[in-house]
Amino acid sequence: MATDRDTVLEAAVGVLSRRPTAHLDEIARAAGISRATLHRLFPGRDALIREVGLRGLQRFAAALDTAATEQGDAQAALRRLVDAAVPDAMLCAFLAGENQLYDHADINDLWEVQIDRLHALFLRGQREGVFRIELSAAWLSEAFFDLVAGIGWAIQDGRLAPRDAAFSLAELFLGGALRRPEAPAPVATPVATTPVATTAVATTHSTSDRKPETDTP
Amino acid sequence: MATDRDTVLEAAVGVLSRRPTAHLDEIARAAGISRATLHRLFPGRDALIREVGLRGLQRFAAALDTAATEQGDAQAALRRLVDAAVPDAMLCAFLAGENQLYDHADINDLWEVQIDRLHALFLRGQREGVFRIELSAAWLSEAFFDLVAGIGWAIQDGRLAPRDAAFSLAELFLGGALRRPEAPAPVATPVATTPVATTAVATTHSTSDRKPETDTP
DNA sequence: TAAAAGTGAGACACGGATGTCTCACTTGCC
DNA sequence: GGCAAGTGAGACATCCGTGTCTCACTTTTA
Repeated sequence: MATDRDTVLEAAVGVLSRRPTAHLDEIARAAGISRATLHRLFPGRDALIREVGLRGLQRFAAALDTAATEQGDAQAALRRLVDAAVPDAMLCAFLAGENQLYDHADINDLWEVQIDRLHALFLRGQREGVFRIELSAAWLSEAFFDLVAGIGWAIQDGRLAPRDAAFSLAELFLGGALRRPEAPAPVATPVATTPVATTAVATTHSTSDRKPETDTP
Repeated sequence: MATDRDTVLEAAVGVLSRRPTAHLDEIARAAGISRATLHRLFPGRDALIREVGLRGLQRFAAALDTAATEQGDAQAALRRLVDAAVPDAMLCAFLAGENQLYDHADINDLWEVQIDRLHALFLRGQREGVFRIELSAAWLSEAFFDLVAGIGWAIQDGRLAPRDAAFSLAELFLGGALRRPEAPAPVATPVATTPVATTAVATTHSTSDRKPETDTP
């Protein structure tokens, strides 16, 4: 049992990230304390949720800080961010599921600041020719955060080994976000090192090949 | 106003995908009907949520069907799936935020069936040499669904143009998931077509470079 | 026109989670 | 040992969302 506020918050994240509507009894039980003690530590449910959200945002802000995302090569910066953010992926998963649930203006402001920092990183990377410009920086930001949250969910549900998390996130995301010097047309280039049974279906041309006409940078 | 069950469900998705704890008043208002009529159409909140979830799973299953994911080249199959799933991205966003909230066994079963189909597609693609084997099929499935959900959120919040959705999803995901014939070492290869101010930070080697030692296929 | 069906607004009771309190118990300190 | 502090368990009261009902009004249909 831990009457520590931090330890209780940690336990609360574990419960709330997978079930945001969990009752206080459940959270207290997960923390190994009674509901009375939980109420002694946090004035109420609202305050608890708020502190969990605040903690998540602070951690993500700290990850952006330690990654120094505004310095150096954008790809290296993003890799540093992956390493810094993955340990708090569960917190990000909570934020992703709860980001619209806040009435508190300060939380929303802090949230937007972090998203803006992420956006700035991608915009800089696009300007420097590191990230693809066909994908908007806004979408890259959204997708990156969603994948961090996905890492958190996958780890929590045992579908992904924690040791593989940073690699899986960085490889998948960077593979799609990085501008590739060779192969400027990535569409419809099947690899086919193994014989592929091309049946009758593979003929219709997908609308996902179409590039958007307007873009930001 | 629409007393149509389908139209009301549509409106409910719009509200619930961004705020799963929305009250019935809010859902009714979003649908343009009164709470009384909402109760006449659906026995209760539980039934409404259940029907929304069922609708989402059925739509996703239909997307897998129309994409014929078990036929033809895996990459083409995934592109077809993108095209088929993107119109229902908001429904997927709801499912992503609510997938652990169901007590109903049939919903959970249906959910697992679809995830298994997705998993099978990636496994097949890996066997055929189309998808990267360094990323587990489970992670690819998770990431794909999370990105579909992210598409839904981004569109709903106006951060992504609906016309760009399919392209953005396909390019980002396939870029990271496809096995690339050339460039077998994707790490630490900065492009640098524009002069990059490499300051003091870019030295430490990221743990996200490390490949996992154990993998499935 | 008149009957029938459907809808919206409001009132009301119920249930469950929350918030608050008390009290017995344990732990740590003098 | 005795005191102080902290905790757990339980018993309440309260609040809020939900479910149900009624009634007036509108729209449709015969």
